[in-house]
This record gives sequence, C-alpha cells and structure tokens, in this order.
Amino acid sequence: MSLKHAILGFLKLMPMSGYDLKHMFDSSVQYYWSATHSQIYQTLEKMLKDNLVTQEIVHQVEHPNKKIYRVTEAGEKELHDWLSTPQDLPVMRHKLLVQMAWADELTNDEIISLLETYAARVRERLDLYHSEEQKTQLEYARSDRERFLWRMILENGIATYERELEWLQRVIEGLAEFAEE
Amino acid sequence: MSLKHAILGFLKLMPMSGYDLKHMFDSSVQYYWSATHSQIYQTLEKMLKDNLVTQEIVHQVEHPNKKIYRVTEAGEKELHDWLSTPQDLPVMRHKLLVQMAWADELTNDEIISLLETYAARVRERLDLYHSEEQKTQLEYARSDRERFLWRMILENGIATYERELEWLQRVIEGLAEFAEE
DNA sequence: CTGCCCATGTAAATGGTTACATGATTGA
DNA sequence: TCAATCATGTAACCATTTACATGGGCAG
Repeated sequence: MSLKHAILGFLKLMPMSGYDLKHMFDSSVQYYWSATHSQIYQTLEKMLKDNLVTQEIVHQVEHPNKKIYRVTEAGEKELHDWLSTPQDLPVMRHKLLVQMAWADELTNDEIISLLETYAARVRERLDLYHSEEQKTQLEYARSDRERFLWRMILENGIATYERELEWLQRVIEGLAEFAEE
Repeated sequence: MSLKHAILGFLKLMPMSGYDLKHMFDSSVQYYWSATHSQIYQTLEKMLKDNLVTQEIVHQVEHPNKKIYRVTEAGEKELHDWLSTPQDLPVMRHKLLVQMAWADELTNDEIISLLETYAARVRERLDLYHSEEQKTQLEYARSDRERFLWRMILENGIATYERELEWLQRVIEGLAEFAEE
C-alpha cells in the first residue's frame, strides 16, 4: 500500500488534517496517485492505531474542529523503509487500449470519436500540469534536490501525456487509410 | 469494469476456457490489462449468470475437463455498448513517483539504485514487447484494420516504456549535480 | 522423482469507489 | 437563497491480490 506512504510524506512535510491531505492529493499528486476523502480518513484511523501518526484535535470557532496528524518516529521509520524498497512496474489498466483491441467492430467515425474525446481529456490534464499552481508548489520543496525531484515528477507527467497525444494523432491518421466505402 | 469486456473480446475472437483466457491476458494484454486466474474464473461465473456467455463442458481423457465459454447475443451487445463509451483517463498509480516525491531523505546512491532497478524492469518489459511472440499474435487479427489497431497498441506500450527509460536516465544524470560531500 | 503443464476452484484480505449523512459559515 | 468551503465520518459495494486446495500426465 502506498497511500499510507504518500500520506506519511505529506505529514512529514507539514502536519495537517485529513481534509488538508485530500486537497494535497487533488492538487499535486492527483496525477500519479489519488484518494477519496473516505479512504484518507479511514487510512488515517488505521495509521493512528498502528502508531505511525499522532492526532491532535484543534477546536475552531467559525469552522468544524479539525484533527491534525503528525508523523511519529515509527512513522518515519515506516516511510524510510518503504522509500528504500524497489517497486515493480505499475500495473497498466488502460481502458482505451482494451477498446482499441476490439474496436474493429466500430466504424472509423466511432473509433475516432473515442480517440478525440480521450485526446481532449489528455489536453485538459496537460493544462493542469502546465498551470501556475504546479510551479508554485515547487517552492515548498525543502532543498534544491527535493525541488529537482519534484520537477522531474512533473516532467514525467507532461512527457507521458504529450506522448499519448502524439500516439492518438498517429492512430487517427492511420485509420484514414481504412476509408469506409 | 473492463475485465468483463476484455474477456468478451477474447471470447468473440475465439471461444475458450478460463485457463486459456489467463494465457491470453498474460501473453498479449498483460501489458495494459491484467487478471489473476481467480479473478477470471469468478468473473466468468458472474457473466454466465448474467447470460453474457454460455458454458460448454468438454470432457478430456488425459487432462482435466475444461469449460469452454462463448459470447451470447446479450454479451455482444454488452461489448458493443461498452466499446462506444468514451473512457476517462486511467488513474495513474505510480509508486516510483511517490517515492521520488519523498526521496530527498535518501542518499544519491539509494535513489539511483531505486531508479536503476526500475529501469531494469522497464527494459525487461520492452524486451517482451519486442519479442517474436508479439509479432506472431498480429497474425490472428481478423482484418487489416484490426491488425493496424493491434500494432498501434503494441507501439503505445513500446513508446511508453522507451519514454520512461529516457526519463530515468535524465533523473540519474540530474542527480549527479547534487554530489554528496 | 521432481517439477511443470493442464485445469479448476474457494476464501480471506486489502484497496478503492460511491452513496449516504451532517451542519455551520461565507460569498455571489 | 444558492452554492461552495470547511470538516468529518459510515456503509455498502466492487475490484484485485494472495493464499489455500486438488490431482493426473508428461518430460528430463
């Protein structure tokens, strides 16, 4: 499980609530790791039981109380151990590719429509990657090396999606050769 | 759920058993969709109940009996409907990138070791993509257009992993600038 | 005689999504 | 007054992995 480890990393950067974590995942990591709020709250509970984090309730007047979590020593060790463990290739679950495998029963127009819709979503994602917000977040890095690593993560995403766009274009162009009569 | 749909596509290509399906997933689709045998058997049972497939028991002498599944009309419809539905971007769950996000607490050598191990796995995967077996499978395509689509799927995988290798190389080189004293 | 291929399953656990639920404050 | 933000949670379900389980045939 790496949701746990992604959370530990964020909390080490800065103690925060489950709500804050959700925003962190949505704004910076969403693109290579995601989590719903229910999953985050439940995982935090479990991590608390396992003594990986501590909880402090902060009473607020104008807002609901919040629970601030902090990484414990055991949590730091858990994170460090995981960080030193080589990971397998991520399992690809690429629905569009499954569709393409069996798409010969669709018309050219139908296939192209699938590809175009997908391309539009890829472009949206790319816009997010290129947004100012992403650059701002690099400011929070705690060292030049950390900033470099964060920039590399961003660039990985950008390259991934740009490559995907090129591929989509090639498929669309290639399909033209199979004009329907 | 697209395991169901990937299965329907395979069965439409050729009626087969759960065991055969497992091999199909492992040899051709593993790289963009995967499933364990337990998942396949259970899904087939469910699909049978839902009348998406029929089951025929083939008695064998030298081997255990096998259950051959065929797509029903309802199954064809289910597949066709799904094929015409645009898909969202796949959720990326890239553990190595999560590690990189928090890797500043590792030494350069430790980070590079993570990256190199990962790169070795990417190269293995690329070898699979470039293997003869992959080219042979293109023969089973039922039309030129289908063969084109299958080739594009393969090329998507190849491009993905080649890009990943380039990125890994850039990170490794970039890290050198942060030499440890 | 060892280990792989054939062929099927079940059970338990983990991970993840979706829906249901509440309720005050703030800005348009 | 409508919608969004803040802030938390539970319950049900679905998807996926891992482990447990069986047993004959065949090749080295």
